[in-house]
Amino acid sequence: MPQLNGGGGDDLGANDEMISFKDEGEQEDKISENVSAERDLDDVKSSLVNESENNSSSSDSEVERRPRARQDPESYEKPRDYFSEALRRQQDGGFFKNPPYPGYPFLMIPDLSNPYLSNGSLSPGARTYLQMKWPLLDVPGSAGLKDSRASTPGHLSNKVPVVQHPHHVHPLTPLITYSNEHFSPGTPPSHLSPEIDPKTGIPRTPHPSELSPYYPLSPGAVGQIPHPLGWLVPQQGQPMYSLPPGGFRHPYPALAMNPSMSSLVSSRFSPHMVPHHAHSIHQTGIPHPAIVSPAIKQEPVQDNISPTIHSKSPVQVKKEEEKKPHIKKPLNAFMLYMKEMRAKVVAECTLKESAAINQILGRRWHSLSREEQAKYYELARKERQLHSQLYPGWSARDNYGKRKKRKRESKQSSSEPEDNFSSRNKKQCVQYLPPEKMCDSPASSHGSMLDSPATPSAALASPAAPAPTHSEQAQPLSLTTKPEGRPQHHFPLPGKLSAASSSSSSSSSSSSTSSSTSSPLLSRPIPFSSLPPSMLTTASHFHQAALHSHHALLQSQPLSLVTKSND
DNA sequence: GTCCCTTTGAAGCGC
DNA sequence: GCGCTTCAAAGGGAC
Repeated sequence: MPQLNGGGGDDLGANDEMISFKDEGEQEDKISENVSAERDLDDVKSSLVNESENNSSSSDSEVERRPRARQDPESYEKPRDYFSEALRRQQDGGFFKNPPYPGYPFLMIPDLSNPYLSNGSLSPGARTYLQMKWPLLDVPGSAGLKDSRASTPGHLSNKVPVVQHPHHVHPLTPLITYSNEHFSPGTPPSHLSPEIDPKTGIPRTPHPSELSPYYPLSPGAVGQIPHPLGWLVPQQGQPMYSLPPGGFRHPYPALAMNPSMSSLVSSRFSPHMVPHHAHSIHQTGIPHPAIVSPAIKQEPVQDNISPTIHSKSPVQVKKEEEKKPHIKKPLNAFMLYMKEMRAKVVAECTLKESAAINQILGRRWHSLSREEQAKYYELARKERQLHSQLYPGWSARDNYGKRKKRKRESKQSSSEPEDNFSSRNKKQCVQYLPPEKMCDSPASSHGSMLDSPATPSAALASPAAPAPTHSEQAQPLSLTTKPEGRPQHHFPLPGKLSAASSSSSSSSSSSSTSSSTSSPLLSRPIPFSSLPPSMLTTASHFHQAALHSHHALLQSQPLSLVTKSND
């Protein structure tokens, strides 16, 4: 869902924060949004299950869809109530003032009373937060909170067979992980699930070598680095995780002193990457989950580096690897959201193709409320902070060329005339979601977001933004036909976005070159922290009005559908 | 076995 | 400053 871009200027987008435009009316709106999101999923489900149904009659399906979508709003509202309650509490204390993210109960509900075992190991209770369910998830009551712990390790990622055990997977674990590639689907090997006895299913005291990747913490290291998530540090000032007997192998040893942080830094940390290898050790000496072992990541270049195979001596190889560790980029807000929600989407529908799931996630992302998105933006910002602190010299440029070399080459060719496109490059724009379904979303990704007149968010995102951008009018079908291999996104930087959106942006800047002009530009949140209260009030008023427009536009979606199908 | 697809966002580079 | 490119996650599908 796009954010307001109230012409705040570049600095507004710089902080990756958003204004909390929350008001009483938003609850209703959020419910509506989530019903819509639920509808999206239903659509996808039905469309995929019943393949023959596709495209028969967009208008008809649209008519059918709306009532169907409201069939069971309760199922979505329940968790939403929970979430709303958290939101309300959050607002009482100011936005992001308190440690908790309302949507991150694990941040608030660590068992601070007894988070540790006597030996310093993390007690099962302390891990509770890791396995708690995301409130947005359709958890039947709160029963799943602790039950899930017993059955599933909290660090299991969304690669877990979520379809089979969707409610046992903590969505936040993938949310804030630097790498969960270690999480094997299906029954994880015992060494990958150190917390649960594979036989008894009872949490067990992990072997130091097993535990350490998750919550090791050096007491001495605590506080050495300014905590980027200091606002999340428990009031007690007590580190959430103590140093395991084996010492640390935590990716962020100095920073993993609270649940959020620990989750943030540890869950992306793969046991595979547990610094058995020198190349997993950052130059600072701090192992980091973002440092990917070539053996794991299978990078094209380094993949062949193997002391046993290579003629080079292991020492040389080591040196080489130490020279160029692959430090992953910090995840952005959407990536964090994806990691969290993927499991849910996969669990809720039969979809398995990530491309399709990502489309859904993209739509859901836009349908998120600003507060919800704000969580992820904030989390992403913290992660970037953390990343930058751990790797001051690291640049995103460092990873250029380390991934998908071929693709890049083909991309170079893609800059040439289309005739030179390889068949593979031409294979694009697989429409995973039926056109009418795509439009169904309040603000679907890419195409729908920018092209669909039904994208209310785009129109309402900025007071100055004209309702339909030129691209919306000119390319109502861009979703189904993408001109280039990867035309989507290319969103301006936050600052640019704000500037662009504040001055009827999409008509001029974003549409000039790329057909993938997108109003996702408008989806950038306004850093709420940078706005004065008065502005917030004004923005809130606007937001309310915008929400009305939003709903109005939603009602008008069938029209846009007809238009699209006619095209 | 490798790459593509798909999503959004961040960062870097070139003009 | 703007536009474009690359990468981040994920996993089924295509080749």
